[in-house]
Amino acid sequence: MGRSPCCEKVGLKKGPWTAEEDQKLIAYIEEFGHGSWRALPAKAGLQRCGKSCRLRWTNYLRPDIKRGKFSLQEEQTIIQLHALLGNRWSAIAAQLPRRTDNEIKNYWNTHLKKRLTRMGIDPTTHKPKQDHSPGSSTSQYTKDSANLSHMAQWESARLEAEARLVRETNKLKVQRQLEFESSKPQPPARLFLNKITPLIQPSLPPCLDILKAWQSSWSKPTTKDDSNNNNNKMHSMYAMMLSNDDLESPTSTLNFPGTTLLPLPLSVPMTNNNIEPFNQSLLPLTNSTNNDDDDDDDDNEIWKQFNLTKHNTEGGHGHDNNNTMLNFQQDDDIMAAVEAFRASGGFDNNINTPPISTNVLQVLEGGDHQENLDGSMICNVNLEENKHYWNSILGLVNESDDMNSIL
DNA sequence: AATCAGACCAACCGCTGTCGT
DNA sequence: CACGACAGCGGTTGGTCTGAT
Repeated sequence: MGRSPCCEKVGLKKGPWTAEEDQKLIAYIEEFGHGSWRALPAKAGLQRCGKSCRLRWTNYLRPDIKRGKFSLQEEQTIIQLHALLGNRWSAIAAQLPRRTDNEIKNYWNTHLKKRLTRMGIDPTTHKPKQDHSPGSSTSQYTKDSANLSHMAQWESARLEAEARLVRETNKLKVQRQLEFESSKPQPPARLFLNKITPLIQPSLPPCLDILKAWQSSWSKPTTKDDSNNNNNKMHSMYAMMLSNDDLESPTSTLNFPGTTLLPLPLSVPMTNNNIEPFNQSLLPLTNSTNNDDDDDDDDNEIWKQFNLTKHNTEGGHGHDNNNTMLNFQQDDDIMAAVEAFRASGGFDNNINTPPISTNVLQVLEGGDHQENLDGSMICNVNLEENKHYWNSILGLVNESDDMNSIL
């Protein structure tokens, strides 16, 4: 259908905003709210189109925006989510409090993408670049993995649609659940960040439903006997990449011998010094950085409980501990989506990690270790990494769930 | 000091999805 | 159902900054 321009272009200013224009926009929105963006410029005395005003406000002037350098944790989050979601910047931004999609997109294009490329990783597929010649021993694998990855994208999109549909039908049920949640004592300071950024987390992004559902479909329990399960070196790849010398973060020169991420934001007690729990969850373990809550026993116990819980179709809280704040509750709609996904065939049940992991693994030199660029060795403990990798992703998802539960 | 190239990022463009009529 | 208005999203552009020569 034909479409009229968003606004009358003639006579409207374009280009960089002046301080005066900013002040006008801020003053108007603070007093009246933005209301209709189309009508705002005239009311605010600005010679701009509404779209321009909206962009200026959402990407720059909004008071809850965090500017400046991205932390290592933020970088990791972006990369991990990009591996799963692709260029869905708004969905990625939803998991990075106070960052805008535009900023993340710019940062990806100017920093992370290049860094991945330098590391020999295709920033689009998150797979190592390799020989694609017909005679290449990896060509068939590449073809298969590409197909699998493609299928995963389609399945992801379809699953998202299903989850959305189920969510609609369960709206009343969810409402009751939220009311029940709100009647319970509120967890402590872990929610601090939510309170200061209510506007940027209005709802759980559908894509995260998919992550959760997807993870459920992949992560049936594994055993340490799965020595052939070589599916989890992606995590090491990213750890290797993030530990590259040119990393801009202050921690860039650190190596991550175990390439282990703290398991769960859920296992990180919230304190006044820890206002970004999910970021904390992605901190790499180093010799100089340790966390008392991160010993293997706790980790294993959490993972064990998670597996027990996620196979319980009734959901429920796996932990009711104020320190761990472990919320294992699976939204009913997600579980329904998972069931629908599985019923429709889903992925091969014999595969217990996502394509993005399997893709990387088989092209890396075999064995349980790989060499870092600086010669240090990265230990690939498959089971543990699988666990940690998905824990970090799930941590984001659960974090988002919790945010929604208090809004 | 001047010039140039590359990096950075705010802003724009055009498309899509949603909602109201 | 068709249509228009609008908000949101992702890709792209172009102005500015910065460092190298």
